[in-house]
Amino acid sequence: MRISNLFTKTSKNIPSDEVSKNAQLLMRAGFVHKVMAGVYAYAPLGLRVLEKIKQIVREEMDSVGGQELIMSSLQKKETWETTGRWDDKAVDIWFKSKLKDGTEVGFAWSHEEAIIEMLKQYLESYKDLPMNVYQFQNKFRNELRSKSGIIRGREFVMKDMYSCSLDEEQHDKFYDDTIKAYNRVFERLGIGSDTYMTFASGGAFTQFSHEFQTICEAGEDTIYIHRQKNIAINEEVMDDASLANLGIKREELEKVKSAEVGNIFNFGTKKSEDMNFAYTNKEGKKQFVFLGSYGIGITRLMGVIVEKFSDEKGLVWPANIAPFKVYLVRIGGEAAVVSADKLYDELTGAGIEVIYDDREAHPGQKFADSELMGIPYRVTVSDRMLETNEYELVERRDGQKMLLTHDQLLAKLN
RNA sequence: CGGGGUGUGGCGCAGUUGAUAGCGCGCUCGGUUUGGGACCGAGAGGCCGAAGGUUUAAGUCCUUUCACCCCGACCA
Repeated sequence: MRISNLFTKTSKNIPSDEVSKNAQLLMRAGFVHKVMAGVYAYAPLGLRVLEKIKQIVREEMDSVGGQELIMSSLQKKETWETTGRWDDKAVDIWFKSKLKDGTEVGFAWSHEEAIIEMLKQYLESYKDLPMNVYQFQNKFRNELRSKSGIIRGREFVMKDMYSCSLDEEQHDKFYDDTIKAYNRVFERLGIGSDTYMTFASGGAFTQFSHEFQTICEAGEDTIYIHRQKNIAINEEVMDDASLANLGIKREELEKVKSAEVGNIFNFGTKKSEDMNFAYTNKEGKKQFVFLGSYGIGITRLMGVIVEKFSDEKGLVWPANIAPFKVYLVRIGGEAAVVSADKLYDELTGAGIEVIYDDREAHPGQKFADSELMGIPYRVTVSDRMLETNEYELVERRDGQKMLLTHDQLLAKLN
């Protein structure tokens, strides 16, 4: 991609109505556009990051046997009445509207009831189970107050997976597999060591649910982490009984601010009983399906990663999710243009994602933009470099600079 | 939903006791520049959030309303 063709531009002015660091930087760098409080559009650069995060999540969900589908954003009132969750008193963040004929509809804040309603039509026999499906979907939540930029929006993208199992044993196996898959996701996103499986309030069927919390100052949760055991407990459920249950001591824990990036629930058969989701077993008897639900906040993850890795110069993307791998800076006259054009073609031809600053701008502006955008590698082609037949490579994360020959550069970037 | 604040070119802001709407960034054109957000010159772009009111006269005063932000409560 040539910057002269790129849709958005960087800006020096910080929007005054946006306070969160993640949204400020993403807006300045041209990754997101604020539509209204808690509602953000994703420009090409931002979308590239989102898609990369999604692809990592997709691969890991597929690896445990998840099948991707997509539900609708509009939902029926009847779907939610079966569990009493249509009522605004039960769920206070509904966006609702009406069809022309007056029929009430809701904008999906969750897909639990909706997807189960669909699944139960297809999963009738023990032969149909287990079945695990997931989607990437926009969720709409009418929050009283929206804050923290894209970490907490009124409209956001979430991956939600649902598992349908024959029995508890099958369910537990999948639940554990998914925990491992989640750990791989966070590892690949570069936040593995700061992300803790966290015990949180459970609900009717289990004492605890599990949250995946990433240490982050901009987060809205407080958790207590146990570094040796690599687990954590949410402040909400931290009491002597819970600690004893988990076999950990209060003095071994460290209090940190965190953001909930993932969340898994064991519904047992509670929800399938509520919604009459049952299958027929080998003996011809009706059995309720064991259900689990597994979320990952895609847009929230993007915000958390921005908060964690950015510095005074701007964004810093982990290599796996950077919108481009290389920011190619061109400085100088005719010879530099020819040389940079050639290198751009060569790198992109080799499958390396390059954003090429082909603008007639000053070097300082190009360097500053490469840093603001957080592209992992900056390669400079200039008249000065051409004299020695070298390329300058600078790593965004630590500013480390090296001068490389053509072959060394390609070897480094491949 | 309680408390506080802010709405003025695309963005950031100034605008005094009410009297010709201004600056910076960005944008356009011309020229000079090219290793850390350049400079000179010439331009374009605004029903001052909206609706009512007071006044000879309203960005400025009054009323209503909408939006946004902050603190709290709530929540993935």
